[in-house]
Amino acid sequence: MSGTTEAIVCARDSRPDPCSLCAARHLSVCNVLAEDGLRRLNSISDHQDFGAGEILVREGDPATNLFNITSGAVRVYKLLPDGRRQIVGFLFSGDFLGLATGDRYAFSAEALSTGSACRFQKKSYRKMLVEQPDLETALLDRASHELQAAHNQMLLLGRKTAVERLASFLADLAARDRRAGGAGRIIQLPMTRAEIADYLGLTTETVSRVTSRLKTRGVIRLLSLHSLSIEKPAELAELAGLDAGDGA
Amino acid sequence: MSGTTEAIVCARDSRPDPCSLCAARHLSVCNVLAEDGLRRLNSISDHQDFGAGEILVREGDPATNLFNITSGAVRVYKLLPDGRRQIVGFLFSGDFLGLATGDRYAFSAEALSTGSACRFQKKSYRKMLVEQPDLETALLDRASHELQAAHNQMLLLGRKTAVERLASFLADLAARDRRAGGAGRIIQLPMTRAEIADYLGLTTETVSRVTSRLKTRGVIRLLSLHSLSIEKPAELAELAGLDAGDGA
DNA sequence: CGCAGCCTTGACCATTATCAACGCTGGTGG
DNA sequence: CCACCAGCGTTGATAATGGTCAAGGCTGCG
Repeated sequence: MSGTTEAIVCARDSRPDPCSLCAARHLSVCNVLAEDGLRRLNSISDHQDFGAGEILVREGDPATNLFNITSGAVRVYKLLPDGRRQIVGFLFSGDFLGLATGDRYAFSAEALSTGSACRFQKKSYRKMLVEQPDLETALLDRASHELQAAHNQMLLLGRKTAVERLASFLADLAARDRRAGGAGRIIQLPMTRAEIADYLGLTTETVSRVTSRLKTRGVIRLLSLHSLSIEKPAELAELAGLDAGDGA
Repeated sequence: MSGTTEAIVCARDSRPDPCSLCAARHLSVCNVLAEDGLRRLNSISDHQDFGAGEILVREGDPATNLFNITSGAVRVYKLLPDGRRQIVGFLFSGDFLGLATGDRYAFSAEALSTGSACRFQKKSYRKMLVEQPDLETALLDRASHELQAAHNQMLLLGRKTAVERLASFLADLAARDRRAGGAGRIIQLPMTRAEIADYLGLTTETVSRVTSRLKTRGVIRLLSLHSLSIEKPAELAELAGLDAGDGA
């Protein structure tokens, strides 16, 4: 089903054992979903490597595939007819792509960097769901989390200022780093300023200006164009409007 | 489990048979979810009537209940510490409230008008999911749709102009009316201008001005403060940027 | 070393927010 | 039954945030 693909994959990665590599990758993903679904997942999925800029999903196309990102990063976005773009999310290793999918994709997805994904067919996926209620429960949980994240992003896009948006974004990345076992101080930005802008509902220029302002205020320190250090986490959190605030 | 509540309910509605009424309401909702889950749903749910402004869910509270709205309308929103509000959705009859819920509510929900809901406990809900895979599948489908709607709203909030936002909103309401069997020409607005503004990431004044502009251009006609007629659906759709547009 | 693409900074501008005043409407009490 | 009041909605004038246009700097790759 995926023999040649995996061979290519693993040659590219210069690893000795293609199958064990893929199995290992599948394992790390599927563990999250449902341990006892592992064998079945492997049997209906194949492995896909992708290069920077590669299109995984195109808005409007029939939704045939779903993906688990196993390495690298992906941007998920929607376009208006005149080209205005809204990035609805960045996906990283372990993230699932395709929960919000009906018969056709309602978004596009492109690789931000080289990476890889565990890809499976929507058809098999449906069958699998029926046979694997645990998997379904796990997916429902994920959908629930994604929905919460979407609500937070709506709050950001609808009601926050430029500074608050960028601060929220950086705080989110820091939290993600902490969840992944990091200290949440050094942040990698694998995306361009234009992509950050399209995620936050701003322009490149504004992202750049606000970044400068945060730098001047000593809240962050740029290590390079695509990585920075958070010098004052508390101040960043305050700027982000993190206190949940329910009444008053 | 809910005898007195139902009695009150049905007295208020001046219907002769409380239980059959509630069963009927449950039926209409639960049909959508899973027909064979009906009896179980009835056994673990109760009925709640609510008045305008009543709080169903408060952000930050432990998430004990989930709801199916059976009549009336509800606003779901998030607040920033300083009081800025983002309404993340309006719910109407048949909508489910609580998909995006973890241990605690991450949003508040208040009744827009009088109405009623089928309420059940999160605890029972979890058990029910395990026992009713069909129900889980239905909820996953709904979550998927909600996620798509959330993505559309992000596009709206991040990239659309005030006119496009209002046009999109009205077009959505028209589509909803069509799905409910209506002609999609006469639109009810059970919410205030301020609520529309907080949903679209605008101010009351801007909503008012843009409404006037659409009225002047003959795209819509106000029937009253809370209902209007769409005179030029095609123009409205164009203003909303409905063409899905994937490239170029 | 040079070029292309990305990023930054600056000057100016437009959209929408803010502040303010007034009109409408529906409910209530005289 | 009418009048008043409170809340909501509309409209206008002004201001501010962020967008647009433009120029120049950095960086990484060929």
